[in-house]
Amino acid sequence: MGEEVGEEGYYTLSFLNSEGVLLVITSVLIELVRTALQNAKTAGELPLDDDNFPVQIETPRNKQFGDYSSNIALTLKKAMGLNDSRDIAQRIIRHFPDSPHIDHLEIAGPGFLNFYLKPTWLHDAMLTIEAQDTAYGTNTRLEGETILIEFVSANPTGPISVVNGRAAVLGDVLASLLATQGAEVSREYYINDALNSLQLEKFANSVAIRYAQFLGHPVVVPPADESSQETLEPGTPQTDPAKAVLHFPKDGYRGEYVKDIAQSIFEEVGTHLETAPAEEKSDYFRTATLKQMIATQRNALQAFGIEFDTWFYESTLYTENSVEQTIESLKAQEHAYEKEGALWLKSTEFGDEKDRVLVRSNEKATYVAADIAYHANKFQRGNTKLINIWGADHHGYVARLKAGVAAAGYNAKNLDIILTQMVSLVRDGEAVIGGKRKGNVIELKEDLVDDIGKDAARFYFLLNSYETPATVDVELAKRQTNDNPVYYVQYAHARLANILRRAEEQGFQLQPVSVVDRSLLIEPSELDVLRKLTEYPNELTSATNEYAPHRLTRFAMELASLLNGFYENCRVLPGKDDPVSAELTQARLSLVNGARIVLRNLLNVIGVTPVEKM
RNA sequence: GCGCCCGUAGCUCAGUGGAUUAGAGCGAUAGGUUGCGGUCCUAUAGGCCAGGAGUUCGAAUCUCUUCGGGCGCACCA
Repeated sequence: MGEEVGEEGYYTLSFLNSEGVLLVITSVLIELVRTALQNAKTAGELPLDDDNFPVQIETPRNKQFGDYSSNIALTLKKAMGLNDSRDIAQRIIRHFPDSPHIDHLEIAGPGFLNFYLKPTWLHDAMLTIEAQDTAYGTNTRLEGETILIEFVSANPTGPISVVNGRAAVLGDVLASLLATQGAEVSREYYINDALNSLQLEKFANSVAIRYAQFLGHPVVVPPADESSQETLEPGTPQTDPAKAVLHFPKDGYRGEYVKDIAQSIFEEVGTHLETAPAEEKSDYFRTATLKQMIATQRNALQAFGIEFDTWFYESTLYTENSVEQTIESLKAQEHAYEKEGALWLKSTEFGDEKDRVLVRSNEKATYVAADIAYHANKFQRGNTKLINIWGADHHGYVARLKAGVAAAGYNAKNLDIILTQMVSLVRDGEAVIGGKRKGNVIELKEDLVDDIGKDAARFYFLLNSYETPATVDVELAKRQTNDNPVYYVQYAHARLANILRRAEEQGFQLQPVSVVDRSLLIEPSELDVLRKLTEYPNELTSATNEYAPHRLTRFAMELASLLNGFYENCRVLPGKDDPVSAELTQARLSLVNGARIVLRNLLNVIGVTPVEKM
């Protein structure tokens, strides 16, 4: 499946040869192997019955096995029923065509073909990097795709929590990754502000009571759990004896942020709402609370480096009759039926395990009905692909929504739902059972980003795959700030920038790669860096295909490590006791510049600042 | 009970289109380096890849099974 793989962009190392022709190294190798197979067949040494036998080229994890390797002899042995794969490899080598790129070939282990390339192909890669600069690593294979990625979408009843942090960076970086592959991408946040949501009502009510407290009402707060007591809180700034004692609801929202919202409402309208009619009052609290909460959420996400293109209000699905229309159309298509006073979707016909209620017997639409309308709306806006990021606790909902989307006439395959495994919170080793109602939300911005900065916070979340359950100890994360590999990576970038600055001070102009003597770069640590730089475009593609942004942080750490090795072994600028020829300095400056480009591009994709100085 | 996810070094985790000797960071131990910025480098120790069975020339990776942990099974959102 070698070539198909290549076409999908998995192994597409590309570079320019000295004539400026774009070459894809693995395709070159595949062709060479293929030619060798043909030659061997013609010579009667291989009974090959399939001229398009798949050739796989891979990068061995251990450098001693060459720059690339192929298991072709092993797969041939299996397919042809031969018995000695080392012997097959022998025959392939005997008929291997000459190539300017290949230094030599070796047979290893059970019959692996290891390719050792000449360093010239790495030298030439610097031409590509220089020419493409900010575009190096990107491609256009997703051109024509319009992708909407919806993530975070936390209920507007509390601040963005540290738990949301993981999905937040994941979605943001995924969007950037898809853009590097040529797709048009937008980031969307869904606001669950539906009027039939009791949550919002309760939330606004909690704010209203806290507001009254600012007017001097004392408030009785019921015990939060079995271990705590009922408390009587005085009015603010003091209790007004003429004002009635209010009771905070048992299932009210207890967080400090509720008081903050109440306070800002108080500062805005003063005592005005005290005497307002009940209806006006509740309307005011509902809208003001929602507005404030969303502003707070947006602010926290911005501090985390995330900007959404669209904030989509669930309520508009009702005000614009989308929900109603969706339901009507499902009925018209006979994908819904009445039973026990409710309207049911025949979701089992679309892969769900049971049918679902669309309209309750009290005539209110269910959440899934609105969600189907919402996703239909996303498609109607011209998006060719939808990506949702949800917590793993929603996995039971996936089949339901997909069935609904399919019933509404859209291809559920164009809706990808990524489930991130759970993030559990720990504070100094103690589990935090958090919740907005309990009021012990650990906030993304205030409890983490404000302390360690968005770069460290983002990198921290990007270290691991979203498929692994994670435990976040905020206190530990803060204490370990200096151990965060983000600084190691940023430092490497600052160092590169510094060398280029110093070079200029010493009168070295950065020259075009085409005129420097690249053949001077032969040290292993130089070639290691260059090899890594050539892998960057592949890495972007793989990270995109696998929805795996954490590959980039790993890649960055590896590149930074190779750069430190290079720095240790190879002086770029001449020093007092370290003479370096001007030609070598120029060649190494080209390498430094290429590394700078790649590291900077990568950091931009993950939304971490490529600092020039630290 | 049914379904999904996870179990890899002391800790946090990569690796799961099968393939040559399973990796990184932190921590530990022993060295180096006063620098083109020490937020550095090198080396060593540490793993029956949760247990078992199977497929395969070859399994951390695929299949089955056991154990342990998480999550989900609404006319809630």
